[in-house]
Amino acid sequence: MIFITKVIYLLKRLSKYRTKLGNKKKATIKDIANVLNISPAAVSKALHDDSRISEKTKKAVKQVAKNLNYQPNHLASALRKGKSNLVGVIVPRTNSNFFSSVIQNMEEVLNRKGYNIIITQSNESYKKECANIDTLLFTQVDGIIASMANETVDLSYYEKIKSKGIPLILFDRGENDLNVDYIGINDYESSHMIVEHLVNQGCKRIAHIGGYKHTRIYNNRIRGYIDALKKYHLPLENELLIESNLTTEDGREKMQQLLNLENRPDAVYVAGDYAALGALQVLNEQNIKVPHDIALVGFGDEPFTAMVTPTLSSINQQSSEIGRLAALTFLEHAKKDIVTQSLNKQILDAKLIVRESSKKHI
Amino acid sequence: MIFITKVIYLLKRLSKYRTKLGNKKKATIKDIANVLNISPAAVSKALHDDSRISEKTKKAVKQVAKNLNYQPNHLASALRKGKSNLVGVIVPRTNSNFFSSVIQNMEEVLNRKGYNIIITQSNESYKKECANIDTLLFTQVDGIIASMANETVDLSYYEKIKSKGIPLILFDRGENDLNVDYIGINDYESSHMIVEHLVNQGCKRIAHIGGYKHTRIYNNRIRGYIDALKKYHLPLENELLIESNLTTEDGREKMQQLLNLENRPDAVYVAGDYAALGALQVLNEQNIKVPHDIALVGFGDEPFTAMVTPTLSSINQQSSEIGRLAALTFLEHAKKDIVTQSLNKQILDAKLIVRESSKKHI
DNA sequence: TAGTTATGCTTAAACGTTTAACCAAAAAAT
DNA sequence: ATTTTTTGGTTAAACGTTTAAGCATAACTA
Repeated sequence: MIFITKVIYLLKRLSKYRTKLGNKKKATIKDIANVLNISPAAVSKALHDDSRISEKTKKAVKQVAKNLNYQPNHLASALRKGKSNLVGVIVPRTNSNFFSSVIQNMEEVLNRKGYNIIITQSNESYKKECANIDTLLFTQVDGIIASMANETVDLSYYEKIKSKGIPLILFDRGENDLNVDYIGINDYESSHMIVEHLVNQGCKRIAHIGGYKHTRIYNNRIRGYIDALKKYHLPLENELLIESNLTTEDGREKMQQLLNLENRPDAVYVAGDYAALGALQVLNEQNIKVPHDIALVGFGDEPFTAMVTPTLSSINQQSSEIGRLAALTFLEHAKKDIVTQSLNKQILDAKLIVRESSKKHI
Repeated sequence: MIFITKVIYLLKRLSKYRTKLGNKKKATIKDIANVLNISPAAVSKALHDDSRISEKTKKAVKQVAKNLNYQPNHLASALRKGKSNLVGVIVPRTNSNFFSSVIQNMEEVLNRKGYNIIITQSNESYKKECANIDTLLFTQVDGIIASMANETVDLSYYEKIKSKGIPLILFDRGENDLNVDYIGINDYESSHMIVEHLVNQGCKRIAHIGGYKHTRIYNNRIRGYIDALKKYHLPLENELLIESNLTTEDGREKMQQLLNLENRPDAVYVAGDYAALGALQVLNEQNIKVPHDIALVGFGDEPFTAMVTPTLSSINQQSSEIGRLAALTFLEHAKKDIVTQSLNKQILDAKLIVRESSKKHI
């Protein structure tokens, strides 16, 4: 009898609360506490399955929470706990398959551990990148995972992240000098694979449209290209090694530059797929047979490489694995409460995907 | 003299604070207050240029803030003010040029007004979409801008957003029933433009590989296609109207289905570029001349449409404008403190970009 | 000169959680 | 029967801001 009156009493309190809230204000831990006549602290503990709270109370709390449509206020708990459970991501752009795939896999791993990600794009602009860093720091992210813009040479803004004491993890476009964790592929070896493949196809004059030398990954690709040429006793000529921003447009220009040479190359290795596409367009337009007259290899394995005519050989960069590892690396840092940056490099092996554009004999 | 001692005194306090903080803990408003011997409230007001604070104090506060490398704690202010200055974005995927361009423009407008955006991807999955909504609500976003997954038919989760009292704005893939703001293009008219263009090229049997009928935009494209056929007295045959999920793979399949017909079409209008690409691949593989034997038109004006052979005619969806308008619409809602959802549709005119795949006579 | 107003702050409470420290009552141990 | 331990909580402070309300002091007004 007493039990029943109590239940009725509680139901009354509850419905009173519900009408009072009237879908207007969000229910808080305090509201739940009031309904059950216990302290907010007890509610908080109950919701977190604290061992010092009885099963009965936990059940009741969860029931009332559901009824009041309670949603924890993330801001409050983040403020109190000193962490936001947000991870900031900076990429040059999202509309490349590589970056969007990296992000997707990162998100998957991080979501599972209760983290959300804030994605920002630098559009390859250093200024935008700095703004993004400010934005992310302002939002109190618990860490930042980034791939640097092409333009970026000044690292002071990244030092700012480090000095804030939150983990910074770089992928793809990174910098040794920053002394932080890095996940990427073996660019130097990839160049070797490409040159070796082209040599096997019978190519003798291999050109390279590379990225900016000041960017580590492109520098490594260039070094790989040079060393591989040496290895196969091929001529290393200045006119065959061109620096580019690797956009489609610039790919066109640099290809034209190669075609204007007295002594044309019989193969071109382009350090990015978009630029390789530009190169291919120029070759197609001028009826230069690919791969017969000039073989072509790109870098990145963007989906369109399998769509163009002829299909474009390229390097697969293991985007999913990079995303997964970057996320796991962050989680490692997040586990320990003392932030210790370490130059821990995780270098993955890339795969050469041979397609029509470089298959001389079938 | 007194002035100088005071300055020295302050400098001492400051340096004491700096070493105390020692790059360890972040400086707060309270630290600044302590250095200057004023109240935290005064500091807060000074930083916000409150008129009740003297210029002298403001200057001093800002100077000390800079020296201590003070960064406002966004979580605290968000908690206090009851708003996070975060806008949630849900898109089916980011690696399509359309969505990434929408996002980029949205971001630009919102950043200028002090908002940051959290991007989430549904991967066309209803379940992921629901999880994303929960995530965003949990993160206390001030509003959500979304484009729905293909799978989504149940709108209860979106109702959940509305019931939370934060603005919801849909773009591209929206739903009338939700009764919220919507920004998109005129799909019905776009179909008309395409059919008209194909008729002008002399096509007589025009097929349509469309999206799911239950999605409003695809339904509109289908209706536009049907009505345009009527207008030009062309045969409307069931076998020429196919429903698809519009992936590249499905585009291949559905194209093959059309090729298997007794009476093949002489033009195919595909409601999405990726599916159109699949269709093109099948046609190229079987040496069916495009546009001579079969003309082809896609939808979306993805960059690759200008890369493939032959280049693909398509509809430009005004991504930048959509992003801009979605952001502005959110800001409109954010201005007024009372949230009032309205079915305010902003429909933009799309542009048909004619390329090789549908140019029969040049 | 008294009264009013403007200036430039301070005080204190609030936002919603979390958590260390404490405590009463019940259960177990001696 | 007394002490100890366990159970199931409570209290109060804290996280870093913002803001309404209050209050001296200075400056103007009549």
